Amino acid sequence: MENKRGVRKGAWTYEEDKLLKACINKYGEGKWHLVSQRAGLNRCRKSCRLRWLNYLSPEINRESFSEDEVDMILRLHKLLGNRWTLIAGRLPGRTANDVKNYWHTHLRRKMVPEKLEEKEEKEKPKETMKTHEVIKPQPRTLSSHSHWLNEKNNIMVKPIGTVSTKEVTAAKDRDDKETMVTNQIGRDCVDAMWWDSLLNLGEQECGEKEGSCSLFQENVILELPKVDDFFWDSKLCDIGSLWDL
DNA sequence: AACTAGCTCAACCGCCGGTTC
DNA sequence: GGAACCGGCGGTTGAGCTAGT
Repeated sequence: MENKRGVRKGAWTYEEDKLLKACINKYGEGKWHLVSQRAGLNRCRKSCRLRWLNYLSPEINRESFSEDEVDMILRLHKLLGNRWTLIAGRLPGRTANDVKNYWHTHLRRKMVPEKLEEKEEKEKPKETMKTHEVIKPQPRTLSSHSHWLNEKNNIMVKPIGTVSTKEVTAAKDRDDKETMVTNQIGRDCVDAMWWDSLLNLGEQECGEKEGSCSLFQENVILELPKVDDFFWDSKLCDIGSLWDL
């Protein structure tokens, strides 16, 4: 099967696989736009990349998912949603496509009854509104030894909400290192707080004293960080904590 | 044996963010 | 600044397989 441009589509043949493997072994991964040319394949860059990453790569584990892996997928999906590459990243030998397929064929159905229960719960007539205690965190300061801080400066961290993008841009323009550094450290610190708080949720009773696990400070809006920027950083991620989620 | 429905998973598609020019 | 290109991602599709009737 070929498309309008004469590029082959559809299932890969044994011969094509052999050519692709030989090419990757010779030149390494990457430069996918060159792969079809180098390998003598009439396939588009995406097709080559996908075939390698999802099927031909020697790192791929093709055995069925173990109980531990399934449990990990469920927990990570709860945490990350449909971010299959991130989930697959914690499962050695598993590709995002594998995880996604497994989720859709096996696990989604498991989750649906739970969702229905949630829905039914929501549709129940509401009891009288109770006031909820808003948990306010204690400001956290870092010691001068903290790796979150510049080794030379013991800077009191500003939450990033207090340093606007404009300020940072202006700081960059005038080469104001302190503001720039403060902003970055603020981000790093908030990253740490966010993750720390998330992991602690399972251990701490949220009803305990103020400040135990919230992400918000009074009058200051903290921007939640992007998970993938720091999530897998070994400094932050004690994977064992996931079991407490 | 023949047909059908459901399942699995490889592959495609469209979109996005980053980089280069 | 923006167009072109690239790598990468998540959603979706459909061919092939299997189990049930």
